[in-house]
Amino acid sequence: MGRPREFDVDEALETAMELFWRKGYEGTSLTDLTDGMGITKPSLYGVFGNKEGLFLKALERYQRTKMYFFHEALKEPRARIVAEKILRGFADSQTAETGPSGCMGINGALACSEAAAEIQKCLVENRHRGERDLAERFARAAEEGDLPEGHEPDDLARYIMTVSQGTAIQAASGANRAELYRVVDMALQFWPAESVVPAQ
Amino acid sequence: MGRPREFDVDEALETAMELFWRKGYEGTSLTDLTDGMGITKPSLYGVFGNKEGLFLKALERYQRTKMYFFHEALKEPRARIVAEKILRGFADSQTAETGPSGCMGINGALACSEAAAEIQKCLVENRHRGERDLAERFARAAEEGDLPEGHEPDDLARYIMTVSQGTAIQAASGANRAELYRVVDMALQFWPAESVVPAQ
DNA sequence: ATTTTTTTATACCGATCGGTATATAATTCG
DNA sequence: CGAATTATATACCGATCGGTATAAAAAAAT
Repeated sequence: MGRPREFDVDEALETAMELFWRKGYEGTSLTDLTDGMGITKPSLYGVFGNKEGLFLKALERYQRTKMYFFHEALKEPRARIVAEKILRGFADSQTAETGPSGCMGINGALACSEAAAEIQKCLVENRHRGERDLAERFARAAEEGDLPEGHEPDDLARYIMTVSQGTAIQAASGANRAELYRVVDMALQFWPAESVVPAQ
Repeated sequence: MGRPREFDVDEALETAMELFWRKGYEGTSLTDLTDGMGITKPSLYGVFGNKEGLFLKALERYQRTKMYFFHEALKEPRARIVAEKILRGFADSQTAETGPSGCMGINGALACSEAAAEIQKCLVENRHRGERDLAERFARAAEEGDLPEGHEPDDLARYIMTVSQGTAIQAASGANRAELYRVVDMALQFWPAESVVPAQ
């Protein structure tokens, strides 16, 4: 009932996601958003609440569509494949021809004013969540004898996430996919392809 | 001649550097700057030109004081020590108790509005310059037989810088020095401590 | 056809943004 | 002592920030 909405919410959210990804939370103005999404401010506020709400919905969409590979990777049976799929998945996402370079979870609000502190906190927690999920996967691998000798699951997880975050900066600085793949190759070199026979 | 300046320019610049480092270029307002530096806007503009000029002078100070280790590391005779000193130097700087976490060259303007595009470009070039300097050092090492087999100088340099940039994000997300050191240890594990006998 | 409901368009809000004009205060030079 | 010079303090500038009040437009329900 009532006047029908004249724009596609999902399409508008996709545009908002790309803007926040490319220019960050504070670097994207409401004018950028309304111009890009092709809607007016009252429409934006009616559907998404406010700028912060829109960003969080855009981030949720980013996780669901662009970071899908992450939780898929965790399902791989061998820890080294988990690590490699995550690193290549990040490199792919950070250098996709469609869409901005780098990572929305980092570009969004790395350093910012007090006004964006809450968004910054969400993104930090977001990164910690991913790192913790990976650490838990590696902890399982450790029980299975599927980790390289002399490494703690937490340390391995932090290492993989550190390299992934490094490639995000590289991508934002102009590095291409082939260059990031070579970084990934080097990052995994210490990890034998057949590290240990997994426990049966 | 004329009325003497009532503040220490170097001290004020140090404060500006810390503010830009912690909150980024766009996240730091002129009010933040003048309050922190303890001077008025006309004084700031009289000495530093404008906000952009102040940022660039603060960045120059950052390079000179906080990134001093980088060009010192390049002088090490062995490439692996160069790499290790750079990685640990970054980890140290990014987690110093005095001063903000992370790296000013990344926090400054990773993703931003068009208004900060020039600053963003300067920081990208800044990162490229460091990577190129390291690549040139590794190229010399290659001639000396001082690189691990099967690796190009450019790739090794990009890899080291990627890990350094990754630790910058980790530090900005709350990681401490000991954690980053363990990341560094893993990042260098593929690189034998005595890789190849250097040419005499 | 009229009422009700929802979305749209327009115009506006106070606050803050980076930057500056003006005048006064503090010094050196003559 | 002026006169000249430089730095300070105050008040202000237009533009933009995120956000909203108001009312017209477009649909469904009665």
